[in-house]
Amino acid sequence: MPYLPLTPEGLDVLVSRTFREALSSSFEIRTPEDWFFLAYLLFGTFRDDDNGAAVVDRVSVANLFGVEPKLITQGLFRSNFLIAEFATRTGLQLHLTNSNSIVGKARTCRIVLNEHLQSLFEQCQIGQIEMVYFISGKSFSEREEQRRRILRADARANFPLSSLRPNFAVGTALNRQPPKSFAPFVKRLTQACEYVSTTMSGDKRTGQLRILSTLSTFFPPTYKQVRNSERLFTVGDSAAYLSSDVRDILFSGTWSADLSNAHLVIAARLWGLDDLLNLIEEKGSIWPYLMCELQLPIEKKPELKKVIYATVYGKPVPQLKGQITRELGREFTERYMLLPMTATLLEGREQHMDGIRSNGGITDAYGKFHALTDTGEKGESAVRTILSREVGSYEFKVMSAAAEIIRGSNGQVWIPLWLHDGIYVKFRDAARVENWKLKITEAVALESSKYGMPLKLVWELS
DNA sequence: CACACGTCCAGTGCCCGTTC
DNA sequence: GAACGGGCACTGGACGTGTG
Repeated sequence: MPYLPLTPEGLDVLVSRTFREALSSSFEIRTPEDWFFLAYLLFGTFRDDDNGAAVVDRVSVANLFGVEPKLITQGLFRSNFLIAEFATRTGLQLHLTNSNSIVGKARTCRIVLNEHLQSLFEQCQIGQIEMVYFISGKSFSEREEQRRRILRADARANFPLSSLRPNFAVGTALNRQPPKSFAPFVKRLTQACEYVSTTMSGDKRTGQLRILSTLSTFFPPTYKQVRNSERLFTVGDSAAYLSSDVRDILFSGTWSADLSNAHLVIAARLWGLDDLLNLIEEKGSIWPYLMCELQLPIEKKPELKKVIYATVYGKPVPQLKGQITRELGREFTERYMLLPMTATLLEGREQHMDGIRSNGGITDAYGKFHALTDTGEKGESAVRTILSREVGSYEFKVMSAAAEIIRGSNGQVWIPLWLHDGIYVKFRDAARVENWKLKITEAVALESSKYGMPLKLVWELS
């Protein structure tokens, strides 16, 4: 959960009584501690990026079982023992993966449920009639829910953001958008769940369903600042992490505005790749051209996007090739590497990275210098961090121009979701939608023209 | 603690006055 | 007269309180 992350209260979510009772009768879950740990595994939002399972690092496990802090640092406590004991005691079947600190893999734990329990689990949070609190087992109470709603709204409105950062104003405005505003989207959660259940399978399906479940309690997104980017990220699970088709169900009828080819344009400009810039301007959107050149079917566009991001954000060539081969196939790797655009990008990128190394950092869109040594990263990864920080700062500054117009609209326009190079936008007056769209688009164009970046907002009705 | 009812609040749609 | 801001009424949902 986004707030009160490792407290029994923060994890005591509402679930269907059927699900809780089924667990209770199938397994020996007797103590509040065991319910708490189970809640963490099922509903916690600290998840592994790759497999979506709960991360069970030493510190989290120690906290969950109330182990004394000094025992953790002294290395006297083994999380494996606690987890194994939990499994034998309760009779739950756990699927554990091993950690690997060298490649940055966390130890994860997933509960293996039979088909019946799995389906009860998937439906346990949305659209249920009889709800109970998972850990305490108490029945749903409107009073209790109200109390929690207020706590959540308060925590969100007062989420600590540093006023020294350029993203302070936008972040604060987003976090103070009243929770009530999001009610229409919450109503579509059931529909979104149905869509995920019928069209998806495996890890993807469970991941999306988990996010949707979380959204039933925590829909209004809370944005946080991060160390190495001006981008604003949502805290915990949020609608921002849903795949776009699922998101479009929740936000159907809502306008979205995206910067077209944002990263390519910004990078091309910053790295002095005029040919590429001209190519993009000439084609309008780079995608049709690329799909055609690579002879790639349209449904592979998301994969191609990721390839472009990786190229722009400094992924070393061997890994880049590996990624394309894995996701698209060997023949596309060859075609991609042979594209003039790829050569231009890779060459420009290397030169720019050399510049970063010799200057010891970059100056971002706000005129702030960021040193390699301040990233908290070492060697090449510090260079890549700085590289993306620079691109990201322009992206944010340009999108801020849109946010600024919206902030000045006196509630005529608001932003349900901020997605870095795109936003969902709600308009109050249907008759003036086009006017506002034009204003916002022009502000973005004006801001980007200051840097010689031909960035355009593209509007779409979900 | 469940339920009912009243109040409040945000979104929507519409209208009106001002400005260019 | 088009565009725009502001205000007003209405609506539905969330919140708050009283009662048994």
